[in-house]
Amino acid sequence: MLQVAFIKQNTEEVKKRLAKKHFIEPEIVDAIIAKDDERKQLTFRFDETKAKINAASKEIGALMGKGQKEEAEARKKEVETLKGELQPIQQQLDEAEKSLHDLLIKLPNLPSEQVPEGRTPAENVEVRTGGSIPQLPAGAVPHWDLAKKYDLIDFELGNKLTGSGFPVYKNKGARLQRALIQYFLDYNTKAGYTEFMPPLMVNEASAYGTGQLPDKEGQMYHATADNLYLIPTAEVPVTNIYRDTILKEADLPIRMTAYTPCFRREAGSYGKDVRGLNRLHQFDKVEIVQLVAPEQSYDVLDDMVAHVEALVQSLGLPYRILRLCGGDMGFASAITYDFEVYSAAQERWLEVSSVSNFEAFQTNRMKIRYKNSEGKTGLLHSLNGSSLALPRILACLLENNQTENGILLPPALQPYFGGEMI
RNA sequence: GGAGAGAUGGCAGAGCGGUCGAAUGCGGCGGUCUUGAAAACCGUUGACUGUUACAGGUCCGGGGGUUCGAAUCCCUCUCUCUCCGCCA
Repeated sequence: MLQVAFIKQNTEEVKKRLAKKHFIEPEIVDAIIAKDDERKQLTFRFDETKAKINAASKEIGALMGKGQKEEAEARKKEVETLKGELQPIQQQLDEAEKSLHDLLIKLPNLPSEQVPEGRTPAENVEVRTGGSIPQLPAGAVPHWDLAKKYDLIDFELGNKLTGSGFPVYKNKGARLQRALIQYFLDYNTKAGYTEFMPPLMVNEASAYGTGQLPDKEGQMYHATADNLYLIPTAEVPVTNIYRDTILKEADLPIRMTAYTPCFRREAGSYGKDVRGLNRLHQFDKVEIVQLVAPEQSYDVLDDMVAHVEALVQSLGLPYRILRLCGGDMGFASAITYDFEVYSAAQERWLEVSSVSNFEAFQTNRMKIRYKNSEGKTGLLHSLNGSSLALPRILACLLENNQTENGILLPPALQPYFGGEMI
């Protein structure tokens, strides 16, 4: 959520930057300013009237104490009149505050200057590439065939137990999942991230805090009997750990990592996008989250990108890093880098990580603040990224490393897996 | 699931319907003392809104009510704890 004060002071700039994100209702900006002015005026009138009531009530107490009953009664009448005046003001004020809030949550975050212009994924900008695309042996097959050949994943069984998009990992497939999770978490904790195992269901307040509610409600599985949501990413519970807290500057940066399964309804997806491991309703992911002082967030973003990049490199997978264009970015993000690895048998790039700086957009919703050295409180910046999402990594590992004798795992993974080959 | 108790500042823990944004202790911060530190002592220490600055306003789990006036009384929701039941 953007801050009203900023919108008021930089109105034209806000509109310009919203346009870069292809936000189509710039008149909301003006509506926000008008509504905030109204709110301010009402607040003033409310405070003024309330002050009179408070003063009179106080006097009544004193008069009663002195036994001046008639005086007190007169004051009571006065208060009654004032309360009559206050009532409609309060009602208008409540309404103004509510509609201001409703308008504010419609605005997406502003894209940072570095974000390229563009509307579709085709306009994303390639920042770097690494690794080399392997020459697959004759008769190479996509990962869903390899999964069957080596008995690693049973998609049909998942269909039986739950439905499509819920695969069952087995044998060395299950073991490899476990190895990847352990490897990723170790890699993150070695870099100074504190490990968490958060709940996999969250309440409304948490889902609202990171921006899943109210707009992306359809993306989450909702357990209506208890009004809880299955998390679509560890970002939700992990970032909310610090909801409504004021941190000391000395405690910063906050660096957290967590492995969780992620649950996404993915309504409307179809075709080759959902084949095999490409897009699932339940998948595993290790996430990194940071809360940092505003002036540091862009340096930290670079750190996080480098951190994820080194992890991808250690797996020996060909990758590219994209800076997303304004139209392809998420609602809450100020800038996003996507990591894609090359799936050699499918001959396509698959997204495995998305590293974003949200600036103060999430922290404003969650009221995650810090006290600086001068004792002033301000909003922190939040950032997060996947490090990494498992299924597509697994898909690429299988496809790109297939040999006639089996699948050769990258050296970094071998000690975790307890072997070289599948 | 059944019965009972509770929710107050970073934590612990007081709080008669009026002078309570809230005692006290711990913690934090500043100072005195000390070569330095500890101890001791002194001072200070909530958030939001608003103002040039004051003043003013809001907040004692959420929402509603009673009252001239509510942290204090009533209703309701949520959550926590204890006991019983069930159970990985």
